[in-house]
Amino acid sequence: MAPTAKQGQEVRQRLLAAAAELIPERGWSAVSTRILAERAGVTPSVVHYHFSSVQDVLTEAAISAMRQVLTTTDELFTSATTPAVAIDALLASIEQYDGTDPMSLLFTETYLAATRDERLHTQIAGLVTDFRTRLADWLTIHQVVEPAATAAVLAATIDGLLLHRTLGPESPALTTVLRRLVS
Amino acid sequence: MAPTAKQGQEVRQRLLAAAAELIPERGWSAVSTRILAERAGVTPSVVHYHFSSVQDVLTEAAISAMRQVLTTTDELFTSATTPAVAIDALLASIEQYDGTDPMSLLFTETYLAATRDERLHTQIAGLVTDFRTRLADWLTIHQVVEPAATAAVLAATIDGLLLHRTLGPESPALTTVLRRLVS
DNA sequence: GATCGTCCTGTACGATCGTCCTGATCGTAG
DNA sequence: CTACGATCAGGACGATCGTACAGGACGATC
Repeated sequence: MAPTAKQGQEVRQRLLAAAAELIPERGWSAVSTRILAERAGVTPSVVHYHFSSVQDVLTEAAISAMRQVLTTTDELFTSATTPAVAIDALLASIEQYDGTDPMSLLFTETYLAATRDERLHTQIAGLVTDFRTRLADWLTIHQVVEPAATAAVLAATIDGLLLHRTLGPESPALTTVLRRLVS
Repeated sequence: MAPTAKQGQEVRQRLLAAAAELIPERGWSAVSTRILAERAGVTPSVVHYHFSSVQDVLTEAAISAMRQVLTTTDELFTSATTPAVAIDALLASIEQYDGTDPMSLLFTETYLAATRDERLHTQIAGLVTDFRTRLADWLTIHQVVEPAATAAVLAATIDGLLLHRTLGPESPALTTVLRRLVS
């Protein structure tokens, strides 16, 4: 059943990794079969051997990467004792992202691509809705009023801050302001 | 000096309008010379007669459209009497955008394109920084503490909410939560 | 040692890309 | 009436695009 199959899976993973790199670098619609293959160290034909289209590679890579980040962020909240502490940890964790980093751009590129691809949209909506639900549950436990709306605003603000990050000076008082959201 | 020049300017404007339509529809990097020309009702050659490259058309169109929206939002704030009223007006004004509307997508597409084009980045950064400064000034007048950081968070949250808008149910309590930011 | 399944290479197809160049059109000034 | 300048049409260039298909390499199976 699996003679050289193990190597095949490894190449498949390399293609997904290459896609996750290239989406932020070049933009979703500018990732071509050949560029993707070159980055993964294979010939263009291999892309269509493992996937039925380039769109499929991008979709699977984006979903996978986003799911991973969201679960990491989950743990960040669940390990915090109070909402204020969680906000601090949250801001500290997005310190590593400067708005031009791969992960921020991957998220935004995927959001935009989802407006033009129904299947992608469905999957992204599922991911984000689940995250907001878990966040709202946590806020409920910690006595924050309007937990659902607060979760929605928090999630949106994180993405918005990353989107704006390169566009001007960043105030060190962000923490103070964001804490108001969970007061 | 201006024989048929007036018509030339009109065609130029049509090209810019077509670009502002197509950037949200197809994505920044997927707006081609021919698609753009077809939408504007001209032949591809005309694009390079009025502009030196397709990038230039997109850049000028995006900057112009964004500047217009930002000044409109300016007036929305300056005509509000209190921060809470301003938040209400702000949320009411973005009610018209559902996240798949041209203007939301144009903003996000431009942000992303700016990460790959230095000249565009400079211009966008100027626009956003100016907007945040004016917003911060207004917040200062209305006794909101940490006005600069609040303005940054508000601006980011608006874009983030539009980005997330299609991804899940929208809570009607957004106003309540956002008001905390200016309390 | 022949057969088979998996994985990959090489090549080809038509379509589209950005850009440039040449020449037609046409109102206007001399 | 002619010459001019601005505006646009049409075609051409090489490059790249997504995808498909035929065949080779190679370890596992019998």
